[in-house]
Amino acid sequence: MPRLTPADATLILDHALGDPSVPAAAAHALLAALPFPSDPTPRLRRAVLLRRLAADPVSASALDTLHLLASLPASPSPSPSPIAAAHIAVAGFLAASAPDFDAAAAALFARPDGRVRRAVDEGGSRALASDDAVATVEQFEAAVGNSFSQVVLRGLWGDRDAAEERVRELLAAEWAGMGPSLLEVAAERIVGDVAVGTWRDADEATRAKFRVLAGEEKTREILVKLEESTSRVNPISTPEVSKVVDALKTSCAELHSVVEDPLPAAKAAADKVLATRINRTVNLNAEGGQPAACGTAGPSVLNERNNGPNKGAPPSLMDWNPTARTFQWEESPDPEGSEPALRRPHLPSPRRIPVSPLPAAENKNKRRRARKWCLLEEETLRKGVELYGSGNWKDILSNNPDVFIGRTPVDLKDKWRNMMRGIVRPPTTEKAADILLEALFSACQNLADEASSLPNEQKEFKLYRQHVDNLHQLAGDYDSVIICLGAKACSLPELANKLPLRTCRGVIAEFQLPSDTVEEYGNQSPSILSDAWMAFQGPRTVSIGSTWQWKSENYSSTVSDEEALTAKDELLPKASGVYPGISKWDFVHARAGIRAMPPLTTNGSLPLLGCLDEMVGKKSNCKFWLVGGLGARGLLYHGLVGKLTAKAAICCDENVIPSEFTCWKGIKPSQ
DNA sequence: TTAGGGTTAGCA
DNA sequence: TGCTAACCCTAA
Repeated sequence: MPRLTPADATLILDHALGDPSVPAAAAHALLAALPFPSDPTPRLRRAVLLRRLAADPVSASALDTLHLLASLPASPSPSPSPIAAAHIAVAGFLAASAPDFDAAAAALFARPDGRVRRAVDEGGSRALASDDAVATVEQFEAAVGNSFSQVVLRGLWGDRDAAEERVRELLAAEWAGMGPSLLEVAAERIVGDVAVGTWRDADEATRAKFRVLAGEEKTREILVKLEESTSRVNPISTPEVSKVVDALKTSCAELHSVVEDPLPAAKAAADKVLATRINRTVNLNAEGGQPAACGTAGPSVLNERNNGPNKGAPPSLMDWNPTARTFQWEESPDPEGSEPALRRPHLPSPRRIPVSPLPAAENKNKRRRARKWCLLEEETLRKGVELYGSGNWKDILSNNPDVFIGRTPVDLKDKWRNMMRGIVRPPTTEKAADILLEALFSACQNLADEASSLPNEQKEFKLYRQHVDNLHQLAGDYDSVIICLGAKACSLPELANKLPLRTCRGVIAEFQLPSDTVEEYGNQSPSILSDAWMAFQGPRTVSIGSTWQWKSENYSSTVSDEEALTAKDELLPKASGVYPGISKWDFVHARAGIRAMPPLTTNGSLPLLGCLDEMVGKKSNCKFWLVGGLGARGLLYHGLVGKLTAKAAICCDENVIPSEFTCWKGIKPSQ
C-alpha cells in the first residue's frame, strides 16, 4: 500500500472537489481527511470557493468569496458576466437589507474605500466591473443620507431570493466551465483519443502500468491501433528515422522513470479515503492489496461486461456514482460503431459539454418587472427635458442618478412619450401670448355665437392683429376702444405722462423641494399671502413673490443671475416668517414682469377706469376707455372692471362706473 | 444613443 | 376585453 503523499492529496482534492456531482458532505469529509496542499491547483482553488459560495450564497462572507473568485484567472465571460451580476446583487442586498442603511451603504459603496466600489472601480477587478455594477455603486453612494433613494433601492435590491438567484446562476456557469481534473487529463492520455501516442512513447514497464489501469480489453484495443498506426504512419523506414524514433522512445522512458505517473497512486489513495470515510461498511482488507483490488480503472459498474457489481471491491472514484449527473459528459465517439457502447469498457472522455446556467432563450426573453414611475421621477424628467431638451435622455439620466434608479435612457424616452400622449405641450414664452390671445378670442367668439342664437340678436366677432402707433389710427373704424395695456398704456403718445401710474418691476422666484426630501407640501395646504406671497403649484413647487423695483423701465421677463440672487435674498426671509419650512426648498429660477401701480387713495390702490375722451381729444365719434392700474391684482379685479367698462361703453355713460374707480382723473400724474 | 413600432402585464 | 403604462426590439 503506497503511502499517501501531498501530491496524491492534491490530485484527489482536485478531482473530487471540482466535480459538482460530489456531494458537499463527501467534499467536507475529503477536506477533513486530507492535508490541504500548500499550492493548490487553480481548479481546486475555484472548486473550494464555489462550494463555499454554494453553502453561503448571500452574506458578507459571500462577498469575500466572490472577491476571491474574481481574482482567479478566468476565461472571457458573456456581458454582463455572471460574477459581476452576482457580486452587485449580493452587495446591493447587504446594503438594502441592513438596519442602518447609511452605514452599510457607506462601507460598501462610498468613495474611496467602499469595499464594493474598490472592486468595481478602475483598478479593481475586471471580472466584477460592469456598467450596471458601476451605476449601482453610484446609486447606493448617492443614497447615503437620502431617504427617498433608500426606499427605492430597498425595493430594487432588498430581495434576498433575487440575490441568491444571481449567485446560483454564477455557480451554474462556473461549474459548467470547470476544466478537467488532473486525473481526468491523465486518464485521457492513457485511454482517450491520444492513447495511441502515449502508449507508443511508453517503455514496457510503463505500458504494464497502463495495462492495469486500462483493463485488458482496452489495452488490446489500443495495442491494435498502435500496431496499425505504426505500419501506416511510418512507411518510410530509413536508418535515420529509426534512430530518431529510438532516441525519442529512450527519452520518454527516461522521463517516465523519473516522473512517476500519478494516476495509479492517486486512484488507490482516493479509493482508500472514500472507502474509509464514506462507505465504512466495506472491508478494505478483505481483498488484499488495494491497487490490484481496484481492478481496472475504467469500467464502471454499469459498463461491466457481466453487468454485476464489483462485489467485495471498494468503490472507486471512477465508479458510477448514483447521484452523479452524467449529462455533463460527452461520450467518446465510437468510430467503428461495431460494438454497443454499453458493452465496451472505456473511460469517459473528460471533455465537457458547456452547460448554460439558463437556456439562452430564457435569458433573452427575460423581461423586467414593470415598475410604476413615482411623482418625483416624473417631475425630475420634466425638469430634465426643460434643462437638457427632449431627446437627451442619457444626459437627463446621468445627471439624476439618485432619482432614476434602475431606469435606462430608453425608459426615460418611453416615459416622456407617455407623459406627452394626449397632452398639449406648454407653449414657449414667445408663443404663450399668441395662444392666450387666441384663447381669449375663442371665448369671445363663443359668447357671440350664444348671443346670436337668441331672437333678434346678431353678433359678429372678429380678431384683428394690427400694430398701431397712436389711438387715432383706430378712431375712424370703431365706436368704442377699450385700452387694456397694463404698464404699457403710457407708451401711447396720447396717454404719455397723463396717467397716474407708476411702473414697478417685480421678480418672482420659483423653489422646489430637493429630490431627496420625502416630505411634501400638503395637497390641502393653502397658498399664503403675506409680506411675500407663496403660490404652491403642486406639492413640490412654489412661486414666491414679489420684489418691488419702482419706476423700473426694464420690461424683460428674463432675470440675470445677480438680480435673481438679490430677489432670493429679499424674498426668503419674508417667506420663512410664515413658512419656516421654505429653508428646505431649493431655488430653481426667477422670472420678472412690470406691473402698473395706481396711486394710493383713501380707498386703497384701486384700478383706473373711465372715459379718456378729454385726455385723447375728441376728433371723431369714437370713445376711448381705459382699464389699467390693476397692479398685481388683475385676477382679483378683472371680472368687475370688465363688466363695468363694458356697460359704460355700451351706454356711452361713464357714470355707470363707481366714482372710486374714476376719481384718479383728479390726480396729477407724478413725473 | 435615440426614435419609433411592437409586446406584455396589470387593471377596470 | 380593451386600454394604458412599462418595457422590448431594431434600424439608423
